[in-house]
Amino acid sequence: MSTALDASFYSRSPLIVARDLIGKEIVRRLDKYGITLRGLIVETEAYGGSGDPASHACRGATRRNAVMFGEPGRAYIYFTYGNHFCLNFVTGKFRSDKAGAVLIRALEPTSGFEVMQKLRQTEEQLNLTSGPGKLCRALGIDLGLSGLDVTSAKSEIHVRENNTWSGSYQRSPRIGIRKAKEKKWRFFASNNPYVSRKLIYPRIK
DNA sequence: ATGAAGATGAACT
DNA sequence: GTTCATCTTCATT
Repeated sequence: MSTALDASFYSRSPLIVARDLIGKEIVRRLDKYGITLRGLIVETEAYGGSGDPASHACRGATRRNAVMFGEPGRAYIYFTYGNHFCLNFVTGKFRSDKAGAVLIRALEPTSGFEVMQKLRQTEEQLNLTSGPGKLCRALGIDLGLSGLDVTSAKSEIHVRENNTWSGSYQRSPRIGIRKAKEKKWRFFASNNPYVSRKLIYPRIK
């Protein structure tokens, strides 16, 4: 029996998957350090396809976003702002869209602190994984892992059920986008210090 | 060939 | 609160 969330979990609307991932445990096996890093997912965002102007997939498939148009349960990883990687899981589709994914925006670290501190070059617990770029660096995630099947516990990245989670979640507009700011497609754990922004409603200009 | 924007983070004032 | 380093990807010329 496998403990990893499987394809049936990911093969739903990105909105449902984004909500249901809150409180789950992400597992990152790092063979290079002979250690496994773990953290609870405390912040996510849902992205669609042609119907979502904020999504990388809004203008159809390109080489960069091709994974988003493929099978649910794969990792979609991209590089941005000249510095950072961001981790997504490919999901099923929202309405008539042909692509969907959930961005992992923040984690609450639960094991592997020392390696995360080394990779992030900071000791500060709250600063280790409290952002999409930060958590990729803390978990040693880069473009080489894009397209990885995450539906097996054998995978070096996968997500597990967490029956000890008893928290609630809130919703807000997504962070850092220019378009579709009205959609409340960001989900985050209530009162959790590891979420990337403290405001429920980010400033709208 | 070229340019602009970007699902960020860090360092500022 | 603000600025800006950094560079890939894609759309346009």
